[in-house]
Amino acid sequence: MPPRTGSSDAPRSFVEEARRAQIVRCTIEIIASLGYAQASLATIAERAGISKGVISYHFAGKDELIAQVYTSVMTMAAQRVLPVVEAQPRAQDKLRAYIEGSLAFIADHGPESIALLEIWNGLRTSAGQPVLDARSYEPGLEFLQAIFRQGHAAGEFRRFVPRTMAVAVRSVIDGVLIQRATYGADVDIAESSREIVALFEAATRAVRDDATRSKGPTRKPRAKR
Amino acid sequence: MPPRTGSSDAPRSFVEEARRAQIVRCTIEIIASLGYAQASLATIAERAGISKGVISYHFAGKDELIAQVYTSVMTMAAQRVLPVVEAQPRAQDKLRAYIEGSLAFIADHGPESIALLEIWNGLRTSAGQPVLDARSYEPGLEFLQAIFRQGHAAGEFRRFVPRTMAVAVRSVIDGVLIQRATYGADVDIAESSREIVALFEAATRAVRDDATRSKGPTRKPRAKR
Amino acid sequence: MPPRTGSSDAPRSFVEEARRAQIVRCTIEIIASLGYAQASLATIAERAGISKGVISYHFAGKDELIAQVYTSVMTMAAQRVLPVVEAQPRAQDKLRAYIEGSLAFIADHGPESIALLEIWNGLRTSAGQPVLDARSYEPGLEFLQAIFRQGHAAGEFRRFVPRTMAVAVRSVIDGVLIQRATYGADVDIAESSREIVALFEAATRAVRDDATRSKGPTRKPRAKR
Amino acid sequence: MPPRTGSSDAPRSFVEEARRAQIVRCTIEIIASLGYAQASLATIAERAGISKGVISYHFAGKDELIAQVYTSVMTMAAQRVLPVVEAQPRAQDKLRAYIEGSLAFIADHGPESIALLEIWNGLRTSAGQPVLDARSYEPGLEFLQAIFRQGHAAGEFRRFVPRTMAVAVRSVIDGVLIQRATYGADVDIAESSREIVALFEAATRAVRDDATRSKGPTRKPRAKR
DNA sequence: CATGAATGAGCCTTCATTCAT
DNA sequence: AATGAATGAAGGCTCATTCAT
Repeated sequence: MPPRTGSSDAPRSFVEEARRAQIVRCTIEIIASLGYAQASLATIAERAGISKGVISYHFAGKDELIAQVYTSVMTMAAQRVLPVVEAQPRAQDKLRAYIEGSLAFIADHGPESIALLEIWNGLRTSAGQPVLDARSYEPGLEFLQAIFRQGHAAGEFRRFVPRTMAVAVRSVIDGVLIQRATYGADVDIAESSREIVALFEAATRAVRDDATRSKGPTRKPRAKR
Repeated sequence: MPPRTGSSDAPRSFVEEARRAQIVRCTIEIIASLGYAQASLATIAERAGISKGVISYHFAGKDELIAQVYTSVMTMAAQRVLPVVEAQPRAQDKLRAYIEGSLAFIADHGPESIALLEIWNGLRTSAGQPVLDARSYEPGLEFLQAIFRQGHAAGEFRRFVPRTMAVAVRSVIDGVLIQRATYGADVDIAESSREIVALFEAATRAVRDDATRSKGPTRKPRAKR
Repeated sequence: MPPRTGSSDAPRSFVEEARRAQIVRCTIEIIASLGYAQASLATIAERAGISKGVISYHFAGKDELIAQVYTSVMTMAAQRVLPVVEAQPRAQDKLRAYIEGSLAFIADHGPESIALLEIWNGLRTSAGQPVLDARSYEPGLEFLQAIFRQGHAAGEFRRFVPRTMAVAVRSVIDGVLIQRATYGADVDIAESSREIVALFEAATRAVRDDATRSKGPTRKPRAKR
Repeated sequence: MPPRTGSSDAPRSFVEEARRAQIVRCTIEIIASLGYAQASLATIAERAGISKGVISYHFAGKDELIAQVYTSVMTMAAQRVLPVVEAQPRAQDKLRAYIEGSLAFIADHGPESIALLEIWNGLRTSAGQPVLDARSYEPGLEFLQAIFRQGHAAGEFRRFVPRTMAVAVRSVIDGVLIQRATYGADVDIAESSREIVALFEAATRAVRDDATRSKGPTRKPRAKR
């Protein structure tokens, strides 16, 4: 009797949960070190020291395994980042906490972060379309946009399109991750964190001096593309 | 006998050049629409309406085909962006030209841009390591860093780590590309371009008020990588 | 996950050993009946009544399969021939035992013998060079040369170049094998055995006339190869 | 209009004959250096500096090309060996001339000899059966058997089965060729020639002492094949 | 629960052959 | 007389999946 495939209602046994967790952990390591495309069930099973069939036994298929990895890492990241962010009252501080928290997570959980990126990049439907739920940064982007809206309402930020800024913040964080994945420990994440916090503070700060404001950047949308 | 495999000196015939171009074009389309992993020779051949063997006839192998796609798109992008950037004397204007040019290329050559990104993400050595020459943004990053160094020397920019800022600029541009790839025409690239230009103008502008300056972020400009 | 690819230490299961043996057996039959070049995995699998993938599952690749066939048959032949030869004290008798044993093996294990010959003839490196370890008869030739050297030392044999005589003996045995492969049961191996024993007895026997004898049998023992 | 494919009656033009000869020559070289299995039309055409299609134009197919190579080399060898052999009145001298001539041909026409061997070994019908006309040594064997029968009739030779001895002679000659193909110039063919002549002189010589004769090996000379 | 075994589709590549020019 | 171009079958191999035990 194959164990639950999504819809079943019986709770998973303790042993089974442990196995699933172990498999997920190995999958993360493999994806991080070899890349999504090389993460075959055979490779994962070998790394985990188990038979290939076990994976199929505990997961409906490779898709469910990858989804589990995705969910698992996303949850870890959210637990690491969200509480700290929401503890800040001011939007500017929330933004800083978001950046610092995200990069700290990358520093502390390199393989998990890289796996996430690989899944975003590699996961496709059978028709070739990116799997939206996984691919899109929607939850993260929405969260950032909320911060920006709060900051706009409070006058903490200069005027800008929240979504574009949200995309920018996420992209830069992911960019650091890619650097880290490519060059390893040569990339100083603490330094990057300080730099990027400064970058977005400067980029979002409401202009103090109204004189400067007159040539403010988002005033007259430049016609030229 | 597959025509030219590297060492031959004879020029390619007109017909062959046309076929190669056609195959490269179809490969770009396939990669852009289905992803790098799904871009098998069979799929490409089907899209091109030719037999699988034709690809092997015109290219030494899949590797050469992908390399050709990469080179071809990189060249297009460079020709679109570099001249405009270098025509600007001031670093601040160069940066704007770089962002505007890159995003304009994305707007005009969506499939090509996406294919490039997919190749960067997907190309691995057999050992699973990313292929550095392709994977790294090094040429682009170096170009941006040169702009930032010029701007620093001229006092146009506030102090920051050039490499981190370069990574940030490239990441944000790629982030817009991903949005475009995911949501298509719903993403207004012209607007994004204006926003991102403003973002980095604000992020790099030399601070007038020296008070802020005192806690200047970039202590030790570190060696690349 | 393909079971054991060289480095693993776990013993093979009974079932797996049986499958490997079955596949090796079918490979021998195919090579013997269709030739080395026609022995594709598809053909072998079809003959074995299994799917092509099974072979890849049990063997690292075609190379390992062929190597296994080679080793397996060589071992059989050696076990059949060597003990009988070494039981003989005199070189002349050793030679006869070698010829009789080799031809008896051919008579009893036709397909295996033919497969061996096909592998010797067909196995090439990718550059087209014969694979020496397999191609060369070196082990067998060395064994024969040792017999001849013993016979020379004991004065049992007339003077001749041991290596050339060794090549001759092996060649004639292989020649009978080819006849057998070509004409099947029409070739009377027992008769051939008697004839060839007589042939080489006459060819190697020390000349009665001791005058010739005085100048010792092996003038210039030439470097092997 | 494709040129003759076997049955046509029009004579071949001079140019066409030259092309065919050139292609045959290159095929011999390729087979000798890379082996039969690696001798693809592409390789041959490349070596010949012509387009692959030319071969198909001048030959009905690969089979006809190989057959042509075979015929061509066999003719060369026959012209080299047969006249010298037939000039000898005595069987013993004919045998020596045959061996010396054959080995001299090998020494002088290494590639051709190796190609012949490769074709014998590699050429199969589509059903996998060896192509008899090519594979069998029949013409050569028959020729040798005739010599032996003459020698038997004249009492020059001891009693033995002509066919077996013929197989032995051919096999040993081919064995030297294989050594030459494997080890190149390290193999001293002149020495081998002397040794092998001596070998078969000793092996075939009529026994002086009739006492030994009484247990003569060949009781019943059996029907060929 | 877990496994070893087997499958079949798909991948990239090579090759003899065909054909319009 | 020759060629460049294209084809389609087959080759070895990998992989997610299934299944009896």
